[in-house]
Amino acid sequence: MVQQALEEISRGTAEIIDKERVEKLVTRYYDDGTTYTVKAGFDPTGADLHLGHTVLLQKLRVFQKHGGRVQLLIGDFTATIGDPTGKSETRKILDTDTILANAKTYQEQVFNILDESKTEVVFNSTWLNKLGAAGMVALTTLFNVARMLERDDFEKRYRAGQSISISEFLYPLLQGYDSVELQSDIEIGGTDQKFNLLMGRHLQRAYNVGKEQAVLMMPILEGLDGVQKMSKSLQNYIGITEEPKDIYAKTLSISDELMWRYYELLSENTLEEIAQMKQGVQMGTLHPKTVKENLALELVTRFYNVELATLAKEEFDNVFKENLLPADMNEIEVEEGIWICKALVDAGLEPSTSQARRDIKQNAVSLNQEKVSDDALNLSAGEYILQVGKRKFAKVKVR
RNA sequence: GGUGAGUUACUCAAGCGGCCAACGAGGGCAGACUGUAAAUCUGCUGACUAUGUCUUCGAAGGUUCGAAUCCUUCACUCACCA
Repeated sequence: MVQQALEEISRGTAEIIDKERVEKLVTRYYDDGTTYTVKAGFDPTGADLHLGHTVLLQKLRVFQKHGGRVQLLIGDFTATIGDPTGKSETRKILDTDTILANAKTYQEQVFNILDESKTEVVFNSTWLNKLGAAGMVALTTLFNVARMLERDDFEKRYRAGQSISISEFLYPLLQGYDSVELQSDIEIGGTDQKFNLLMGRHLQRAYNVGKEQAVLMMPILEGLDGVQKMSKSLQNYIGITEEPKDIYAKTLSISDELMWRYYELLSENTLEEIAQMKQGVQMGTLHPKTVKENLALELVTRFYNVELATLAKEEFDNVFKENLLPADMNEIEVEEGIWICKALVDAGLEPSTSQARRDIKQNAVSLNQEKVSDDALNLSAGEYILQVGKRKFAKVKVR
């Protein structure tokens, strides 16, 4: 039992620091039911969660199954500083209202995955506001600039002569201090958080908390492009609140290679099952498309349910396999004689009439399933289906 | 504070008086091929009912028949020195 739990916990992890401690905690839980705490911090800078976040959340869920109590830390205070991780320039500072609003939407979405009864949501402003100048200064004495500059991104920026604000030095310190305050047993985060996560250990020792948190790091999930990390600003993400059909379609659009990565980090399948599928595909007994469909179904099911997942698949197959029209399209009404390019823009299929013209010239536009070749066409009264490319449809009523 | 370099479209990056809506690369979009995959090949990639017009090359002025290109001021970034 313990063995299995540990396997589930270490699955997909990039690195575990102080693995023995994790083993000890889990073993003790199965011996006498003693629980332990697992901390994970979220920066309420963006409001919507995407699959990248769920990698961590799912890992937390696994801990919850095996005696972990989750400390879901909303970094409302630290968000006012801005985590410098991975940034090549100083971050913008958010205002309090936005942060609070974001934190709220976060919480609503998080319990799609986490067990609410085993989760404690905490805000670090609770204790950081109280810390005061004196406490702050005391905190800064526990670390030195030389070591701070060892951190990758700081080092690069320092060498490149780019600005590093003093407040950015405080970020890791404060994140580490959170662990002191929460007396966390384990903290999990992405590999890019290593420095900050280790700071928690350092500070717990410095403050004589009586334990040093184990650190578990998850790999960073690549976005739809398969190269850069999934993030909202790069527009390569699948949001967990997106429509079933969008989640389904986006999942199918990832590359075969990336699909395995998603399987490993996101699916419930065991590693053996995944290895088997991989082999099947290699030997040609299993079509990669099928494997991908299953992944897409699993994801939609997780955030909605099986029925909607099946519907999403049917819808998708209709449109792209059978070449049928999607069931629900954006619908607009326009005046008679409208220029087709204008109609395309009005329907939201094209950003400008110029772009519409170009697409028509390239045979990318269809009217009632037939390619349009005349970019000066005007629509007479009636109902039309407009299509741009393979995936953009709209219904147009011309009066 | 001093000296020098720079600021070009989504990003990087050419252009240094007319041939510039601006080379090239990446990205994006579309077409072919497919499994709405990858790879590959091709086209497009400021706006406008459009062989023309308008707005764009950090900001504002100026020189000129004509400026992304020259001059002035301002803002910002970087480098070296203090």
